[in-house]
Amino acid sequence: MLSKYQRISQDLIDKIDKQEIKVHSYLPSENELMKLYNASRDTIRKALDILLKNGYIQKNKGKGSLVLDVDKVAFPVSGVMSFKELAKTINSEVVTKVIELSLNPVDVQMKKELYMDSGNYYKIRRIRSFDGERVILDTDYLNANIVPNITETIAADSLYNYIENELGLKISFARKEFTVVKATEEEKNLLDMHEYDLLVCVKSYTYLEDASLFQYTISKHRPDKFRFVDFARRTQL
Amino acid sequence: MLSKYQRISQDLIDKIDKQEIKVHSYLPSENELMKLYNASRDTIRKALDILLKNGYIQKNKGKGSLVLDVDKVAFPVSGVMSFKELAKTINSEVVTKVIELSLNPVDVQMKKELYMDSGNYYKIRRIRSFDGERVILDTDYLNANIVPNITETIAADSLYNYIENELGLKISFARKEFTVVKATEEEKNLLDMHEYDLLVCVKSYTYLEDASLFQYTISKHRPDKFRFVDFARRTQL
DNA sequence: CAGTGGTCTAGACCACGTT
DNA sequence: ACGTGGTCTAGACCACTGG
Repeated sequence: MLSKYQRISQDLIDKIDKQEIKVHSYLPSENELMKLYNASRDTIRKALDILLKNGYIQKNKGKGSLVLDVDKVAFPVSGVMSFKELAKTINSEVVTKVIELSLNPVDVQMKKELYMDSGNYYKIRRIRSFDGERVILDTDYLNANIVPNITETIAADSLYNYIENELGLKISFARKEFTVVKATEEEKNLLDMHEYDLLVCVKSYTYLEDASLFQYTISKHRPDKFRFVDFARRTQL
Repeated sequence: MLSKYQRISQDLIDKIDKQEIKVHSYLPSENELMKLYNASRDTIRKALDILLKNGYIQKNKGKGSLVLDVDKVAFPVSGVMSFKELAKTINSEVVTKVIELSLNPVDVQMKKELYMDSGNYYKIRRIRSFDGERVILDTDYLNANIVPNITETIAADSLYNYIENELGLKISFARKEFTVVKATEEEKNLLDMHEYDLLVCVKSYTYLEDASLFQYTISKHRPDKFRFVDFARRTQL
């Protein structure tokens, strides 16, 4: 059950995506939206905040909310999204191959990365292929106390789907770091590197709603297949 | 003049940064904060929203607002920030050298990139050096109708400072795209590339409050000197 | 001047977690 | 049972934009 302001924002986003509301035009004013959706001003403003945060509109005092030209292809790459969710937004055939799935007792490194005291962690390595070319190598470390019973089928399908829908856990936020590193010999063998010898390295730490860290991922991308798009507002922190 | 909720959020962030409020502890409840700051619940919630967006806290129903361990070094890299603002957060000597500053009439490409119909645009090329090594090449295109009278002194100092403080314009949001590209021969000569032949390419489009596009920038970084950190919340868009 | 979004208040009910 | 954050309402005043 979505809340009222979420339903309103969803409705507005749908209308913008379907171009029922045109880019470069102004949305109905907050007053009009109150009547249209039978909601209070605050609820309308919460709905508009979602559009604002996601780059759909830009508000102007005294004028209104201008609909921006969202680059739909580029957009979903931002935020916390699983590989499978991303893949849907791309028009190529995507294949995942699991090359390692092991359950290990905590060691010094995982104590540090996952803040685990005891128990086991899963290590999963997966190769992602686009149109037959092996271009991404993902290495996942998961706290097995939080995410138990991972099978190769789950790993090949979607970890996020398993975590959110099967286990009922809520993924909340992630920290990511992007750097460029030299490929190791092993990586050169696992991926179709052609003439490249660098890899774009995305390290991410993913957290649940209660702020517990459950996943640490190193995702390495062949440079020519890497693209990340960001929408950022200037903040006065 | 900052608004009340901005002052409250600023005060809370200061206290977290100074560790007067400890990481992994809970903030006072919204009810208590209302009394502490003599504000309504809504105002408190707006203040907490800023902390939430920036990864300072994580809220839990029935429990409270948990203070997260913000990676202070990494953080400021996200968002819309000028090079000079970023440089302050780094502990190395940073030098900017302007190698081109020209005013040109609009041509086909800039019509497309900056959506300009008429008038002139500035082209600025700058080399950024860290500790004596030339590692970044920035190429800026600015709408001269919006940002006039750019001098070499301004370009060498801070464009954003000139735009916001001298011209009084409000920078609002930006779209950025990260890719990796091959370095051209010219780029290899302008930068200290060592053995590298790839560059991390960050294209950004920067907009003012009225959603007018005024700047298009291509920033190319030597791979080993590139690092981008992102904090993202999972959204149900 | 009227209309817009920005801020702030006071009150209400709910779902949730802890006790 | 109680306190927490999540949602929603109704009303108020302000600063800004436009005619």
